[in-house]
Amino acid sequence: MRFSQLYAPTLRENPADAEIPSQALLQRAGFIRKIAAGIYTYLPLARRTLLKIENIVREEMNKIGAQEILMPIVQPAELWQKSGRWDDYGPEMMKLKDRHNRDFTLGPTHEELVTELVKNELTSYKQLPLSLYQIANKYRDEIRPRFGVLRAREFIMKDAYSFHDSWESLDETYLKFKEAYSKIMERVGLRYTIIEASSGAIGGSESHEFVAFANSGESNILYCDCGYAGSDERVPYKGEYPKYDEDEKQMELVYTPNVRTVEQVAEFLNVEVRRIVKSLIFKGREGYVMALVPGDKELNFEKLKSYLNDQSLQMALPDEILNDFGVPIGFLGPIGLNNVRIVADYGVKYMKNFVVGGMKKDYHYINVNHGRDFEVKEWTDLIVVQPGDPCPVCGKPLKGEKGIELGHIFKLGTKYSETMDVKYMDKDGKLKPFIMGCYGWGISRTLGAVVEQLHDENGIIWPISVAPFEVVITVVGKDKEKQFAEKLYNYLLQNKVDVLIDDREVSPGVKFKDADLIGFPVRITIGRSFKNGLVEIKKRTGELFNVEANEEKIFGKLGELLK
RNA sequence: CGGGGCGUAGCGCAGUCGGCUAGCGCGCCUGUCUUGGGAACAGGAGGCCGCUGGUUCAAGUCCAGUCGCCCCGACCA
Repeated sequence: MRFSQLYAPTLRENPADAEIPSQALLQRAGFIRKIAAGIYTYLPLARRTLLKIENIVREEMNKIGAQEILMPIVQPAELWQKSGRWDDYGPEMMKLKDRHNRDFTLGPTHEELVTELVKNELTSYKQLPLSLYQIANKYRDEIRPRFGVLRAREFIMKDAYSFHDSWESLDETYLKFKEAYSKIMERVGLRYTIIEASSGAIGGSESHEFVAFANSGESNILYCDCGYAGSDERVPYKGEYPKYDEDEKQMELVYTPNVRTVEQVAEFLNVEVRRIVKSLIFKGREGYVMALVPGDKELNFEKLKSYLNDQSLQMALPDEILNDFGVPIGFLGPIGLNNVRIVADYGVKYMKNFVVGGMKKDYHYINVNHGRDFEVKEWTDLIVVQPGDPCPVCGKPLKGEKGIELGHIFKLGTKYSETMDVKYMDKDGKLKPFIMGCYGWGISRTLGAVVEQLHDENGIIWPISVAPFEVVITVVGKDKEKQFAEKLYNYLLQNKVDVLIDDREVSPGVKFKDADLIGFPVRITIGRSFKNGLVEIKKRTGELFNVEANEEKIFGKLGELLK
């Protein structure tokens, strides 16, 4: 490819709307252009990288025996109603109607479709296990798309589904996917970790996430020297709860004008934050739920959802609360609350003489004790674990780092095969629901994650495996230099080197800046040292070599550098 | 969804107390010249000032609505 013909418009300044390095650099270096919030066009450079990422994923999938298919993006509502997810997945689905006013969705995922696909034609245990996958666009109407391709509304994903007649068979395949995913991470050149995860709206039992470390990541990873790693959505709290060896005092309703936040309450009443109980109201399938957590801890929304087994759970809006309870947020509490399910964190159990909202504007109760002043029937772990809290395996303090979730694998079990009534005939002549697994990988997100992890102040630093071009020939000079550059270019092309020649009639500075910005792993400069019979070969990571201006010698050196 | 901010040339921005012909830098085109880190000079093209309506002698500028984009948001970051 010739740079003079490549459609890769680079920008001299960062685009105004870019928040994080990958978003700024991918736009600046001419990889992507935004078309709407969370919706992007991939330009030739990005397309080349995406194809390389796809091919790595494809190779690893094929190696473990998964077969590639391609399912439609437009999916009929009935399938989603059958599985119960038309409502569960809710506002995140892009929905549309056809001319007959029938409901469709742009698929956020494909469990329903794949299950329907195999419904009538995967009928015997003799056909199992089976793994199918596809690489296709997905649509999720995020509340707030951001971070460029890291949280887009339209994105490219590899999704795979496996069907089994036993848990042992699922375990075996699950392990194969886990190993394949590790290889993908290594091949695309990312620092990563594998964490146990909550299975979210997908459902099922065991689940692992493959997370690439990055400061701009949205997942908080907690890990330990002992090898344990987990997401803060899931890591169980194993810390000590403070014990209060004191008598129960008389409960009082006190006037606390305009004192709403835990910090304000603590200051106003001159008590420690941990002597306050946070009361939060959620709205779920079965109405309101109040969650109670110690004031110095953060409520873990994912833990609550999974405890209640209700993915539709949302925080109640201030207006709803005011309407239905007659109290502004900030003054909520469990006392005098009727007909609302209360779930409390274990930590609250050990608290004595604590503070809660008064269920009345500008009032809080002090010296409250559960059991005496209100009843809690359900106790569970509802806390977001922080770095420094003890490791659930070995007890040492956990460390924290942020990461980007690229891969997620699930043991679904029979959730979809049962709700959608998809069965096979087993050896014993009985119809049984499939045991299933599903395995996602964010292709376009990987593009962003690599840039997020591998860049410097000058631009992107692509690993060879996913670079849009492995080598750029930068021509700086006149006739003789140009002639040699062309000769070298043709030689390298013939020898299957993934090479771009920067033959543009622009000043050397522009070529160097663009080469660094775009991030080609290797740059061959044919310039001032050419009159001494040398060319310069420089890796984007810094190492510099002067090599004889001879095609074979250069090719030999590239062979070393591109290994 | 709620709050805030912003929509002016391809990109980044100024102009916005109503006033003249809408401007700057970069990019783009032509020419001269230049060639190791985003050169120089000369000439040039490019705007429904997001959209709709209103106020006014006069609107990029004021008002209302609307669309889009960005940020923030519940004791969640």
